[in-house]
Amino acid sequence: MQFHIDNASNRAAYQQIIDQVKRDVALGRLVKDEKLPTVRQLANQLAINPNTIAKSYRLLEREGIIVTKPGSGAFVANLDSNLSRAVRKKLVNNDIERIVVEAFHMQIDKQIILEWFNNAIDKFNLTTKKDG
Amino acid sequence: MQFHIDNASNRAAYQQIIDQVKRDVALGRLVKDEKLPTVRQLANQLAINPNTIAKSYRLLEREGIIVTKPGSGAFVANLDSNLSRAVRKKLVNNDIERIVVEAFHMQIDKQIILEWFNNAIDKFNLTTKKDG
DNA sequence: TACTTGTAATAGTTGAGATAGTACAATAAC
DNA sequence: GTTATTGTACTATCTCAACTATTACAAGTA
Repeated sequence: MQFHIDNASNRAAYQQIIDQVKRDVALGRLVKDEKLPTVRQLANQLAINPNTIAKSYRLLEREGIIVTKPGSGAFVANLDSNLSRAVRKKLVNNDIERIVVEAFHMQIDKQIILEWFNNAIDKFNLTTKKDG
Repeated sequence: MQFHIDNASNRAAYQQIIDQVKRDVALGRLVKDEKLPTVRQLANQLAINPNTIAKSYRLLEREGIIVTKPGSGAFVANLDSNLSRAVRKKLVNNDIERIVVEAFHMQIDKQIILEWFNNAIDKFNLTTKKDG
């Protein structure tokens, strides 16, 4: 997988790594048991400190996205959310509200933003209770 | 309007003020020309430094959300997005993607998150091209 | 054994966020 | 006019997160 760091972004480097791994897993570009670049490899490639990559991997492991094995590497884990439904709802809804408020101030149409949202949902294959 | 600062939050104080103003404007709780608390008032009430409030107001004015008048106060401005459609789309879509990726990893159903999103849109009265 | 891997710890740099204090300019009320 | 109130501006200082730099170590692989 191809990583890159946007130095112009106000998002921290370790967060950008996390974002990209999560995104690629969600897109199906990274699948279970697939190996990620090593800490030293990626640090070298991106010209940033190994500690920064290590931090990203540590947090990704804590979230259950990857599994790390000293001596062998870091691998994509199983999808397994251990958060309660209530917690997940609160977390996601906070973000949703913030987006909708932004959209309001940008005077973005209701239909337009719904369309964008639907596009994103289609792009990343979210689960469906009933086959859709 | 009632402000509050969550010290447990990892969101900066000045950002929390901005979030709350934007949210209340989007909810219609704050309307055009309505006066906001003075810098010193709000700083005193929230027990934080006046400079922090001043920063929030400065940024809100830069975004066109409020208008400040030395000597009289800060007031809610007209809705007026001066960003191009392309810029707005990029900004909002970045956030939308991030949410959908989160939802994927939390194994939230497609129908469920769509429902949450629709609820948020209804809560904040987004504009509609055709009367809906 | 030799090598690679992730982990950990320490020390230092940089920049954002926030505080503290002061001064100033524009407005409102008298 | 004078006085009080308002937002603005500036400097100095503090704290903390992010990041760098370096070294060492433990666990796995060949």
